[in-house]
Amino acid sequence: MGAPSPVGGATNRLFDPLSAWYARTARDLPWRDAGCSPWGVLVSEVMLQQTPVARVLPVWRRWMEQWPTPADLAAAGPGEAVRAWDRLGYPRRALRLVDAAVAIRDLHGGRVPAEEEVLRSLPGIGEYTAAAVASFAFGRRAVVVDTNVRRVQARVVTGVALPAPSYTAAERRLATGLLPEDAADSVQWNIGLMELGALVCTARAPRCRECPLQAECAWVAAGSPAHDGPPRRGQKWAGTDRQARGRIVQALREADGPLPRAEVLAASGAPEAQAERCLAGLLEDGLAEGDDATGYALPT
DNA sequence: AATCCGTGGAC
DNA sequence: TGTCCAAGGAT
Repeated sequence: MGAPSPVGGATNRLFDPLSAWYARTARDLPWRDAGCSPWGVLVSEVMLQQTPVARVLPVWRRWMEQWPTPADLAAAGPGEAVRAWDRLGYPRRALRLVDAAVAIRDLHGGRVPAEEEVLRSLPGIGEYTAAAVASFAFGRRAVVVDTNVRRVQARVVTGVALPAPSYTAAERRLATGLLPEDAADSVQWNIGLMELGALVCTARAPRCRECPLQAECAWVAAGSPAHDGPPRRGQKWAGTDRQARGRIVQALREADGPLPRAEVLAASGAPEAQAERCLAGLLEDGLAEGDDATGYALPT
């Protein structure tokens, strides 16, 4: 690759060791293959939203075999997609991916758009995913900031253990200033930071001894101080609507045909009022359909 | 801006 | 064992 030619001085010092480390260490993931289509990249990015790589891999492979193009998925029913989504979690992502495929087919000639603004208009594609697809699928210069990039930036540049609870304008500004000017370099930078955050600069027990940026890391230089700030509130799980909804969708996914209302409510494992609320919510979201007469099932 | 939305592995 | 958290998005 060519010279980094970044605007900021920090990137000058970080780019080469990061690139060398990536070339040596990066995982061989199918959506990183040169032959992977932009659609394959887009599907991977949506599946990877809040879901670990190891769980995405087998589902992505089946998905791409079944629906190798946006038009293939656009022709499928949402229920098929939710079933193929399996246990990745947040199954509304599967519905939005179908909607995105329909938009790509009907509004964009069946091809995944390369421009961030156009990608952003697709259902389920937000700031991160639009930038990631533009960068990784099309080699565009885009500011890609995910949880890994935020954490690496926080440590290496800002010198704190963890980033703020939610993505801030200051973080976006910092990432924008760090991004190499050259498009090809910017892609390397983005993927390198993400991989470093995933494999070395991890949330819990960072492997600083293996880090190619250790010598340049502001957090290490400061003595790796513990997180200073409001304790991060862990999300509750037991007894929540999310748990009950998950159980209902799981029951619908595994069922051969429509389930009676009573069976759906029982599957939720929740008190009746909560179970009713969750079923209503799933119907509203399009993750279930039916009525008391026909029974309830995944959408057709 | 804060909350909601699944799932399961790691520790 | 319970807590943490993983390539976020929508409202």
